[in-house]
Amino acid sequence: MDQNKKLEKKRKIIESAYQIFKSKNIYNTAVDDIVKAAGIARGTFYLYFKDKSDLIEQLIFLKSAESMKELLKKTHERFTGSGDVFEISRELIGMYIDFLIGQKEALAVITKNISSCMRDFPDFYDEEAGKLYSGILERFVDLGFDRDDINRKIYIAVDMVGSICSDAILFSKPYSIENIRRPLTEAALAVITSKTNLLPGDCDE
Amino acid sequence: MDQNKKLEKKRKIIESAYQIFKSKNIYNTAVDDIVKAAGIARGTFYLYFKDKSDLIEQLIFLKSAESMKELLKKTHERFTGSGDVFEISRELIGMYIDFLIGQKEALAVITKNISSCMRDFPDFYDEEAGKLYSGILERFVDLGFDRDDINRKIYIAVDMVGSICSDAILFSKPYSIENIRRPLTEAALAVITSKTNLLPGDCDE
Amino acid sequence: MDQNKKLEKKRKIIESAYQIFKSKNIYNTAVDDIVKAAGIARGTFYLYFKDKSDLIEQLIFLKSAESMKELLKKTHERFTGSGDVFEISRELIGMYIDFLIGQKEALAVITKNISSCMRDFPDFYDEEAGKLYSGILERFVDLGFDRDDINRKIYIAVDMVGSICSDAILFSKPYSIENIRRPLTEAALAVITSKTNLLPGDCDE
Amino acid sequence: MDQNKKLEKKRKIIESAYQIFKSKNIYNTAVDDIVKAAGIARGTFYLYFKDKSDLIEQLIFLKSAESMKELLKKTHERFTGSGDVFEISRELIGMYIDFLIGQKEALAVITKNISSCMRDFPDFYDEEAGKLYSGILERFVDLGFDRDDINRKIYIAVDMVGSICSDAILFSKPYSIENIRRPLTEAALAVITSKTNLLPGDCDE
DNA sequence: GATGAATGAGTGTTCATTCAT
DNA sequence: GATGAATGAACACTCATTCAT
Repeated sequence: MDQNKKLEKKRKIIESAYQIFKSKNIYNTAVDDIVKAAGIARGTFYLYFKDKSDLIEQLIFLKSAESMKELLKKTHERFTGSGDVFEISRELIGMYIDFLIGQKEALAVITKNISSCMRDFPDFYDEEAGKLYSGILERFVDLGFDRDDINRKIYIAVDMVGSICSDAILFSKPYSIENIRRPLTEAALAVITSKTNLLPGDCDE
Repeated sequence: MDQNKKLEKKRKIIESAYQIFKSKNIYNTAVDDIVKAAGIARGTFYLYFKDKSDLIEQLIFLKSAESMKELLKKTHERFTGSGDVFEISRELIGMYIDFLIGQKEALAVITKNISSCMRDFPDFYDEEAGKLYSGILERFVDLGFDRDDINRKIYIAVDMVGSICSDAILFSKPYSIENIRRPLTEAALAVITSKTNLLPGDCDE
Repeated sequence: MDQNKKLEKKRKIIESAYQIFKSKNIYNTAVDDIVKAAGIARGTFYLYFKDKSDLIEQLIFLKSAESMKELLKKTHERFTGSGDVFEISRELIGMYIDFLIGQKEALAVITKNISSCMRDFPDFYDEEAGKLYSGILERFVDLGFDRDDINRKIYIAVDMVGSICSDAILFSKPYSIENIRRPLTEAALAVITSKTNLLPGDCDE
Repeated sequence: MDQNKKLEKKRKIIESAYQIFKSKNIYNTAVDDIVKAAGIARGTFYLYFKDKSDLIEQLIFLKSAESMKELLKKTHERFTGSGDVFEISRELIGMYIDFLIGQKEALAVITKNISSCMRDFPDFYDEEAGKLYSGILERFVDLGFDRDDINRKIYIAVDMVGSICSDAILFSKPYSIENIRRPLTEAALAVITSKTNLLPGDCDE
């Protein structure tokens, strides 16, 4: 079986697992449930994944990355046009929050791991997403932001909004999404627009 | 058995469980391990907790609350004195991060749930902690911050620093704690000092 | 504590257990459920019963005996009057079946053990019931039935009707009570009116 | 694995369980005991039975049916020949009682459930047994018995003899099998030879 | 006599993983 | 590559019984 077919099948299994994870807690989902949904035999699962946690890890990364890429696509055109970067940022944060609200199901799966796709940041899992992100980054650099600094700030803001929204959207704890939306937007904006004088020691790249 | 003794024993079991959770993943810890560590019989466990998840829930809340209270105590004296609130805030954030670094073990247990004690925010699990927090809050109110707004901002900042530090301290992903510390401090400061004009609809209190 | 009080308390526990057994399967009922219902402490239970099976045994015997006594009372007046013993028997069988239908709840508890009170037959658990039974017996003896034989026949008939009715009333298997009622009545009548020439070896009394 | 092999294995497990049930009370037998006896792994058990009670249910039905079939075979030749049906019936009842005495072990397992194979009566669990039974039935119909009536009477008699013999053979309570044998035979004969005028409402078939 | 906290053996059931086909 | 029957360690939880107070 060539590599492509293998990858495709892997994706198919992940997708099946994801459908189940949306309705059942990950830890209450058995490999058996997954293989049944994927229409494959139990043993076949282990031809594609080392074990169950291997699947989970890959699934969360992939789904987080897909969400992020989708968001990048959506926000891209706002950034390619002209306009005040801060105003645009505010809009983007709004789009991000709306996006998360629309992804309630996905959020339940990747809870508080929305930023896990940034683990190996700033390399995204595919070229296209990487380019989209770079485009946005460049806008900030053009405005005089330090590339490393803005990189970190975006990561912080993305993680923060994801984490707070998870609790707000899924549990309304301690605030409902409506209640936290405005201060969260301001907070995210404040994070992004704050500047840090990074010292040499702050970078290991 | 009077209520106090019962509570005390419950705490003892939680403490034993906590010791194990620090060395083993929660989900790899069997009830059996816990009762052995607590020096009680298996059945006794179920006299004090409905089931395993009941213990976990209570443990995370308690440990998160204890950590927060400890932090509040530590930071309290800086706040009771005089000085620029923003400068003090910066210091506090530093203390918070240092605190988390010092709590690496605890962090592994309550991962990303550091703010779970704020779930029922702004009521803390005990009066003393509540008072400490109120004192800090008052300082901001005196400076003209809206009470509801600053409440939310602190929650956002606490959750944010906790979440970012978890990944940084435990996994150095995507940045090591040294690498992210400064921008994170600036970000937290920016969050706290940003002001939102809360509209009536933003509050349900 | 005098013997009477002790017996009374024992009865109270049995009664509480019985109430639960009517709604829950005996084997799914814990001693805990029983003591809670009886309003006593766990340990107290063991002051009155050797163990759980001791209770069950006594309960089934008692409830079966109580049912039987109640039935004997109900049927007694028909027997004290005059009339054709066979016609009366047919009536009594009808009363027995109606009685079982009315005891659906009890039946579920003492399933197929309705005749267990006759285990130590023909001695009943109390004098009154014993006398009632003797009165009926005498009528048959007067008609020329052998006392030992009619004793056995009644036992057989009682057990038979009880067993068949259990299945019919509780499960409608293989026949509903309406469907089996008439043939069962005839069968019971046939059993009672049949005569056996008991040989000396047939008795060990 | 083809369906036949699967069924065979199921039967093997039931057989192993049956061997244990004969020496230990069903409710004191753990799944563990069964799988050890069957020489299979614990998990394998659950591949063939939903749970423990699933096994018990199937076992009792099967054993009851097997016993009944064996009896039908034994009695068959007496019925295919000529002779007075009542005399033959008496003989058959005797054979049935002897059969139960010889099945003491089985009786302990299927206590008072000897007629459970007749739950879905008059369909037996296999064709052969069904045919044997039909043959006997026909003899009665030829003699002018109503088919529905004699069906019910046989069921009543079978259940009655089974129930009384269980107590007599296993516990000698309230009578030993020797003591109850003759009156029981007469009773069973009386049941079978009694005729009921079934009314339309007595049947739902 | 009464209590109820403590016990711990026992049990049914799950499920990730393997491996012969 | 694919299968799915078999595995058996692991686990959460129950519950009859005891015993110190």
